[in-house]
Amino acid sequence: MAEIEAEDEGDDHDLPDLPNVDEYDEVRMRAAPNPNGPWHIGHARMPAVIGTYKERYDGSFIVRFDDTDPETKRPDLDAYDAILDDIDYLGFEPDDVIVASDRVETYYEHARELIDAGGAYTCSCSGETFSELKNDAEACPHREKDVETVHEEFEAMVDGEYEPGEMVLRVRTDIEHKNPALRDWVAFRMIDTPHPREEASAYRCWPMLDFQSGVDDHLTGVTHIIRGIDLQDSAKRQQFVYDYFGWEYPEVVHWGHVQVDAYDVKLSTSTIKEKIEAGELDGWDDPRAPTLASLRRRGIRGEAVVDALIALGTSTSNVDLSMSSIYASNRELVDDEAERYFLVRDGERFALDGGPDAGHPPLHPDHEERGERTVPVDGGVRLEPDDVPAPGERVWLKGYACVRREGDSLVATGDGIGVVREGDVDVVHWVPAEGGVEVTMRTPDGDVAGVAEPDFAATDVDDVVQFERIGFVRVDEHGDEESVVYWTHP
RNA sequence: GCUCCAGUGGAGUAGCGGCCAAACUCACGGCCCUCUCACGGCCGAGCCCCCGGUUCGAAUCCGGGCUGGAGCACCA
Repeated sequence: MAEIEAEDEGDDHDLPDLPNVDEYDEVRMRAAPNPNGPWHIGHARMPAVIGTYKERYDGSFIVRFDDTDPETKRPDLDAYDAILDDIDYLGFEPDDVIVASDRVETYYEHARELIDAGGAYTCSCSGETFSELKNDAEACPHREKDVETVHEEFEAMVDGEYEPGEMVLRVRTDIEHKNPALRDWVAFRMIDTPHPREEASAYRCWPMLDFQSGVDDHLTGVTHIIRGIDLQDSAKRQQFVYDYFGWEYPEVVHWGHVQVDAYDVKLSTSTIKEKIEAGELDGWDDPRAPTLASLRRRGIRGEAVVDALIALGTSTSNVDLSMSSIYASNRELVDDEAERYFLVRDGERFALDGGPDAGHPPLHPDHEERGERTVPVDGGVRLEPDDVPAPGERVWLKGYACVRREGDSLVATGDGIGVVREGDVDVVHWVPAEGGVEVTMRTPDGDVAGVAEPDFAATDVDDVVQFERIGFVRVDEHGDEESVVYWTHP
């Protein structure tokens, strides 16, 4: 009991409780992505929050691909699996995965029922014409068609007998509703472009999000819907359908939009896709892309992303996510196991006189038991330009010794570590002038070339290590010519 | 134009009538530790959008305003 209380204490700053959880046998939630590309950082919020609630309430987490627009939101066939990979990376496993384009017949059946209930009518007004009538709170002539005609015309829609724009099925709501957004909205429309999924390519009559999503939420037993403020009116719209069917609407939580600092690229799947196609980005996992694939390649753990997104809560305000909070979460996860190495960027070469043959800094300052590295001084050393001492000045080569600059040479002074402790001499990292490992470090700000110490070659791909005084990186590749690392964070 | 929502330090969140001139995380500044500008420790600066009202008492309730966001698509 004391243990449980202690855990509750720790949850003080977690997400707020979901509303009316006691009224349901089980909390069921869904993420309903549009599979038009791999996920950006903002998309991670949904699985992060749903996954967290699932654990808290022992509930379930459904993934439903809302892919009912083969044209303007054309699904990307690779995206279905890419999104499931992203969810896996974040550390969650959906209880069920369903695809809306597999369920079109179900939507048709409910449309027919809705027509029988007097809740829908076929309408051949142009969008413009209807919009004007609607804004004046006036019904169009099609609203009073008899049910038989509506059925006939809807079946003709299903059979693909109309051109796009020629006929739609509208939900009969309240044409005088004070909120124009709720008046007689479109439930089905004609789309000529075949769906990219083979199984769904024959359909021409497609449901709109509010109809499809509303029906599916009920049919799949969703109890709590979490969605963005852009869908603020959806519940009110769908409520009309729920009323016709005698269904209870689930609980709804709305949250604001997320923006992420630190990127030049807008947090938008279509924008990222355009940049990739234009060659401005190398792919979805380019370190300059604000995508989950990019963070993963940089060695940031899904858990760190989740932590940072959970901390945003679920308020309806728009929020800015600082990458630094993802970095802080991740650093906590990787610091203890990341071995230390030296990397010198834009190195300047110096001859070295006196001193031992090699330096031996530890692999990790907090874990002497892991051993030490061997950094030889073959052919002298290289230093970063900012670390080069002025002529006559001293600098401490970390793990090696104190040296003084004399012209283009560094000369061992024989000083003890005391000169560092007293603050007289700065400690810098360094690599041998010959025999280092060529490294390309890929960062959100572009690629950086450098040379790592020889022992760096012993690291494994996927290791996250720290280049001292530079930052953490994930080892991506050890090639013949060079190694490639992805910068993780400071 | 109509409708809906929100406004607490640089970012985010908590507090939701007295315990609050306000807490926590990240960021920032300083100091300590340290053979890293990492990790760790200490300290610091900085916030209740405005105006009225209710109340003994308001960040918290009410009204108005201002600012910001969202919807009014045959997009999701």
